[in-house]
Amino acid sequence: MELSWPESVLSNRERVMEELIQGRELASQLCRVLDDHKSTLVSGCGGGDVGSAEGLVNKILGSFANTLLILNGKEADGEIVSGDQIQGNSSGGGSADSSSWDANHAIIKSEDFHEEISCKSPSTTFKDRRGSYKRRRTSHSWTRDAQDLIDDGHSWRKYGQKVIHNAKHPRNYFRCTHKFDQSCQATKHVQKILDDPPVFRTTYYGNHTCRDYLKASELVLDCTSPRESSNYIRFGDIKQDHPFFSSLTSVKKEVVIKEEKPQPSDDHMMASHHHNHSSSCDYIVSPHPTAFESSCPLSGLSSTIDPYDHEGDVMSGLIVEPYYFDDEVLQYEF
DNA sequence: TGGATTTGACCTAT
DNA sequence: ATAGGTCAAATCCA
Repeated sequence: MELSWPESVLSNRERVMEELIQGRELASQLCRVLDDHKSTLVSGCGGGDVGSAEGLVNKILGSFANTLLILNGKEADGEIVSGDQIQGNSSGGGSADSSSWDANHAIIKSEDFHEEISCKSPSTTFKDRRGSYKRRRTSHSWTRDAQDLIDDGHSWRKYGQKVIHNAKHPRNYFRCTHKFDQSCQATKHVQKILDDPPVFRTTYYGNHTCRDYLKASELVLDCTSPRESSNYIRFGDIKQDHPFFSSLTSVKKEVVIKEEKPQPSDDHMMASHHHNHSSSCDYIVSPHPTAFESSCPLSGLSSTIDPYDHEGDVMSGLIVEPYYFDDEVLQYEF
């Protein structure tokens, strides 16, 4: 699959590369510091913390290496390291492969990529494929529970609603608006799981490969304060699809949702919330509000520039624990 | 009129 | 057999 880069992104590409290279160097330095620290520790005293920190550093290095590979247009030749692989290394969760991840040697293995190819078999037409699908694996998904339906910076289109067994409220199915024009495979399910207080559970599947990230790249490069740059530059590529990071730009509670007419139910509200791009602007607050004035979608680099990472492999090098963020609970399920 | 939503049908996994 | 996920025609709406 050959993707051409938008001009604005190409113009920023060198800066992005510089930032990534610098970040990788810093992470490498941190790794060395950790090594020194570990050697001074008495065994059994805090070694686990250092180990987990090392795993985190390895993930960071992996992300940098993958991104650099992608930016260099090598994604077609080499294989991107998946989050599963990284996770297996750091958590020791039963993975047989315990070799440590070397950021300088990206491995490539993507079953999802092969799936993608098989789906495009010319022998099957759209009509023939009605209702046919592969039930998603439970991996590569993450959920967010929130009291409000907040915007995650992407444009979604509702494609279905289903009554779920033993559930009070129907589940709403959304896919990325750019599913067809940009082959973006990201989908999400939204379901109200509690009435009082209302809690909505959003489950995300796949990674955005659409190119809604033009403004986001400007946002990334616009940050001035150290804190912001640490948020946006270092991890701007991750924040896009992981609710944890997109939450940084979301405001809950304070958000006033304009309603022309009263909504008959929360389930209906769920649909209207995703109505279009412009409505989603109402929910986004940025440290630099002007960055959002002309465009709503907030995306980063990682998933959008990796057309093969449909399941969020590359950027899934995150700590797999629930995140508590305001009134939200984030859970990552790999 | 084009894009988004609704909703019943269809298909697969369990 | 059933539940869950997706498709696509019909409908809505700006």
